[in-house]
Parts: sequence; structure tokens; C-alpha cells
Amino acid sequence: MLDANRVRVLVEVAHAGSIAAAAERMSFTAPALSQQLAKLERELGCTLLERRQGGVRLTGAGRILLAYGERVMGDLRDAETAVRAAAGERPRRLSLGTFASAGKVLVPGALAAFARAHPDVRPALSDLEPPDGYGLVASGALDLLITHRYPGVQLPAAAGLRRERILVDPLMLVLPEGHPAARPGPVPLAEAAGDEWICGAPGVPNRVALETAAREAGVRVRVAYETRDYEVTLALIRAGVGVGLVPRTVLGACEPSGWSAHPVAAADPAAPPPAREVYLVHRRRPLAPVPEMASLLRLSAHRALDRGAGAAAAD
Amino acid sequence: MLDANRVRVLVEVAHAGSIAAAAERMSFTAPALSQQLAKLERELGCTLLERRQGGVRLTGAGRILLAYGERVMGDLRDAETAVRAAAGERPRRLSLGTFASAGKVLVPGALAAFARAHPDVRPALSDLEPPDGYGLVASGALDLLITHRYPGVQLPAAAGLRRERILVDPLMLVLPEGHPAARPGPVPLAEAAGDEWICGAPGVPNRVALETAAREAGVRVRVAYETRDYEVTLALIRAGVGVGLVPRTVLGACEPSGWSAHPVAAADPAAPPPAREVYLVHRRRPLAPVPEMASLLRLSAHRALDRGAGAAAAD
DNA sequence: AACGACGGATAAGCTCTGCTTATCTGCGGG
DNA sequence: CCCGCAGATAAGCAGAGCTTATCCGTCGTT
Repeated sequence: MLDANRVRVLVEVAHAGSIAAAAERMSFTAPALSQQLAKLERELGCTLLERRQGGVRLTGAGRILLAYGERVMGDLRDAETAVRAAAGERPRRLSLGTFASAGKVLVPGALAAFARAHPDVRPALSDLEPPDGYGLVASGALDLLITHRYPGVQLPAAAGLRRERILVDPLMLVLPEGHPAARPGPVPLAEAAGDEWICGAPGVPNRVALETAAREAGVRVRVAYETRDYEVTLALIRAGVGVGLVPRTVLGACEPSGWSAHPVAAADPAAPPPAREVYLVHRRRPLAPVPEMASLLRLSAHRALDRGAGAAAAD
Repeated sequence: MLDANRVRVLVEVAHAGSIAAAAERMSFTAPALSQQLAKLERELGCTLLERRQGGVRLTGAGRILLAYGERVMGDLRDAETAVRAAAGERPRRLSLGTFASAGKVLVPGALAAFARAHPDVRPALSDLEPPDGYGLVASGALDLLITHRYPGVQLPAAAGLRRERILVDPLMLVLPEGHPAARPGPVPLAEAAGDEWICGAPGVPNRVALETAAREAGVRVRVAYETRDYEVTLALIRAGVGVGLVPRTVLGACEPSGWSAHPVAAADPAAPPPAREVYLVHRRRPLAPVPEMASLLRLSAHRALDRGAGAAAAD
């Protein structure tokens, strides 16, 4: 049968993106992993990795084995924690993956409350932009993932995992002070047709969402500046560089001057307004503190939404 | 993290019932396994096995780890076959576990048809009486399990497995030739109140079923002879030693003389008559030939039921 | 009661897996 | 042009894990 330790090497290499990086994480040297992978490939009689510039990429067979391997690693971790839990031991670590703006808006409050309730559990945070992170959850390297979906972007498959939507975060049209379209109530995207946009690079979810919404509104998008960072986006709007779409929860956490935020009037009034959905992802039998952290994050999400609504109404 | 090879040792020991037997199966010596288990226990800080007379028994922690370990081993096997299947390789082995009477009645026909359709696949058979075998399926040591439930016996948990009932096999009251209760049509169990019974030892499913049915009919069971083997049961009935309950499908495969079989008239006419249920158990993503073997077994089951009905009606 | 069979634990020694270090190749950027 | 980075390969070494040997307790047999 396949050697589980070799499979683990493949999983780590896939997550790290290169043999060298995985070796670093596993406190081994690169040749050690290279040899184990070679044996795994010989054993299976097919190549699992394409050696290419700057690292490796999985072949089709490699991706199949990765999916199984992640499950196996996750189950091994679960096994250990289950046995230790039966012996009365409590987990002392909770690893959390989050995308950038949740890391600023949702996580700090939840983490503070969690730390008060569980001073003995050390939370570990890592930044992961969608669609990354699912494999880390499956393999148990991550206990809880906070991820999102923008309109027009497909949600990744989550085989064997639980995914829960904790927030529908409306995308607000943010205009500089004095913009002619600025007024209370929903604003059609078409009124920003003459403006330049500040958004992510092509392929970045918020860029896809903007292009999707613009297409539906029949507006052509001209991009003035590309950034993933909403604080930068707001600073640029404040400076009059252009306009942008920003999730409502982000607004409540930013300097509320120099711009005004408006609900987007959807082209089709029956359709829901464009919104970023925020999800939690974890394994089926999560560690004891995971559900608690999840409910703190839900709470944090609702508060952030309220704050954002306040920031938007302020204008 | 836990070493998967050590976990495998635990799984094998649990299935084999003793360290020595597991070592035999794994082509190792007993001390090798003993040492690995000791390391596993030290690593987890708790005992997994109780050393007791004639072998070992799992502790609570051991049972928890066993359940996870079986999943892990099953997934590792699945991983290998999935990768090989993607490379065009076809599985060449199919292991089948079956209880004794199915091995005689259901399996031979299905196996013959399967061998014609898949001359390249070598089937392996092993005898497993319920409730054994579920763990072997979970760990991938068994591809397909044929198991049963008698009335009054609880069906084992099958977490992560698929279980399908392929047959409801009515228990027939079998009487020696010339028995006063022998007549066409259903016979109440009470009419055998004066007879002695031939059935399994206490705890054996068919004994439990008999006692359950007798309790409902208000009949006290006196056991003349204990055997699990239905051919022996029928031979004893033929010899006038007593009466018995025998599944209908078994009757169609036995010498049809010297006894007569009758449906049992249930005490509560609304309740279904007592029957042995036959199930197939396999993993969620079975090997290619498993579903095919399953449908051959379903077919075989229906045929056996018809043959059994014939044998019963013959009297 | 004594003995042998069986199952397991422990000790000591050896083998081989799998790690490290060192060297080589190929590709890309300063 | 050359250095840096990622990976493959070769050679050597350490340790994990196996085997053999011995011991202990329990049971069934003589």
C-alpha cells in the first residue's frame, strides 16, 4: 500500500508550491523530499509533478492523489485529537486562515473575545486569498478558514468539508465627496459610467465582480488604478482618482471622510444587489474550540455589517 | 502528527485479534508490532490495548483510534486505486466477505457469472459472521461484505460506508415429516410449543431471532441441539430430533426431503413475518467491479428466494 | 503438580531506509 | 555575463525499525 509519509510529502509540496519551500516547512532538506517523491512516482508508475520554472505543478494524477492525501492527513490529525480529547486533553492551538479584509474587520474582535474565553488556546493566523486554503483545511493544517465569494466568481469544491455562509456583504458604490451622483438611496452603476475605477487586477475577485455588475448595467469599466487593498482604494477615492465598489463591512472600519457610499441600484430590480458573500470552512468533526470561534465570527460579521451600514448612511 | 504506519499496525492487530496473528498477516515478527504499538501508546500518552488472555483487546481510546485508522487505511487504498485507474490500470483483485449460508447459497452463482464477465479479476473470499467485517470494509481490506440481520439483533453502525438491503429472507418453520402441525399455509409458532428446537448457541443471531419470535408468540423455547449450520439443522429435523427456523433461501439449496417448511404465522397479523435481512456493505467510492458484483448478488438473491419458495411450496 | 503451548514484553544486534552534504543542470533576472 | 534559485543526483552516515533470543504469565494437558 502507499506509504502515508510519502503522500504527506506530496501534500506539503502541493501546498507550499515548491519542493524547497515544503522542505523548509517540514524541517528537512530539499533532496530528502525529492527522493521521497521520486519513490512515490516510481511506486505508482506515473509522474505526479511537473518540474517547471520556479517550482513544481501537479499533474492530473498528482491532483487526484492530493485530494485523497489531504483527507488522509486530516483524518490522522482528527484521530490524534479525538484520542487526546477522550483522555481529557484539550487542544491548545487553533489555526485560522483568513482573507485580507476579514483579517482587519472580522477577525480582531472575534479573536479578542476568544482569547478571553480560552486563554490556554493559542490562535495562529495565516492570510489566504480565495480560492486557496481549502486543501489546508482538508489536510488539517488549518482548523477554520474564512473565505469569500464575489459575484461572478465560482465557489471552489469543498468535498468532505463543511461550508457556511456567515455574511452577505453588499458592495457599495463609493464616490468622492461632491460627486454628482452622490445622494441618499441607491445609485445606478450607470451614473458612474464616466468615472474611472479603482479595483483589483484582472482576475482578482473584486475586479470580476465589478466587471460582472458593469456588464449587467451596460457600463464599460475604465480602470484608473489596480489594488486589492480597500484602504488604498478609499484613500484614492478620497483623493479624487476615481470611484470604487467596496463591501459594506469594510466601510465601517475605515476613515469615514472624503467619500460617500451608496447602495448599488441593480439593473434588474428583482435581482439581489451585488454582494460579497463570506463563508466559514472547516472539517466535519471540528476541534472543540472551532464552533465557538465560528459563532464569535458570525457575531463579529453582523456587527461589522451594522457599522458599515452606519458609515454608508452617514452621507 | 501520528505515524500512519503505526496506526496501521493497530488496525491490523484489532482485526486479527492478537499481535501474533497480525504479525503473521503482515509478514513481520510479533516483537516488531509490539514495539510499534508501545511507541504509539507512548506518543499518545494512553494505553490502546489491554493485554489479556489469548490476545489483546482495544481500550476505549484504542477503539476511537481504530475507527479513524480504518478510514485512513481505506482512503490510502482508494487513493492508490484512483491514481492507477486514472492511468488506465484496472483492479485485478476483488475481495468479498460473506457469512456462511450466503457463501453457499448466494455467492457461487454470482461468482461464476462474475468470473465469466471479468476473467482478469481474481476474487478472494473470506468467511465473516456478523457483526464482523465492517472494519475490514472501512479499511479497504475487504471490497464488498455480505452480511445479515436477524430479527431482534441490532445492525452495526456503518459510518462512512454504504449499506444496501438486497434480500428479505423469511424464516420458515421447518417440521419433520408427519409432524401434526404440517399443513399448507402459515403455521403459528405456538403449534411447535411442545417440540424441541434446533438452533444456534445463545447469542447467535438465529437463536436471538427464534427467542424473539417465540416470546411474541408466547412460546417457551427448549433447545435440543445447538448448531449454526443450516444443513446440520435440516438433517437433524429430518432425523426427528426437533424443529427449526430456517431462512427460505437456504431451503432451496438443501436436500428437499424428510421435512416440510411453512411460513410462520405472526402473532400480530399486522407485523411482517420474521425474516432474515441480507445486506451488502461497501465503501462510498467502490472499485469499478464492486457495483457489478453487487448487482449479480442481488440477482442471485432473488433467484434463491424463488428456489426457496418452491422448496417450501413443495409440501 | 509439572510441562508445554501460546501470547506478549524486553534486550541486543543488525540491516536498510531515509536523511544530509556536496555537486551538477537549467532557467531567469540584474 | 554571472549570480541566484529550484530541482536532480551521488555518496556517505545515522537512526528507525526489524530480527533473534530470552523471559514472564496463563491456560490446558498429562
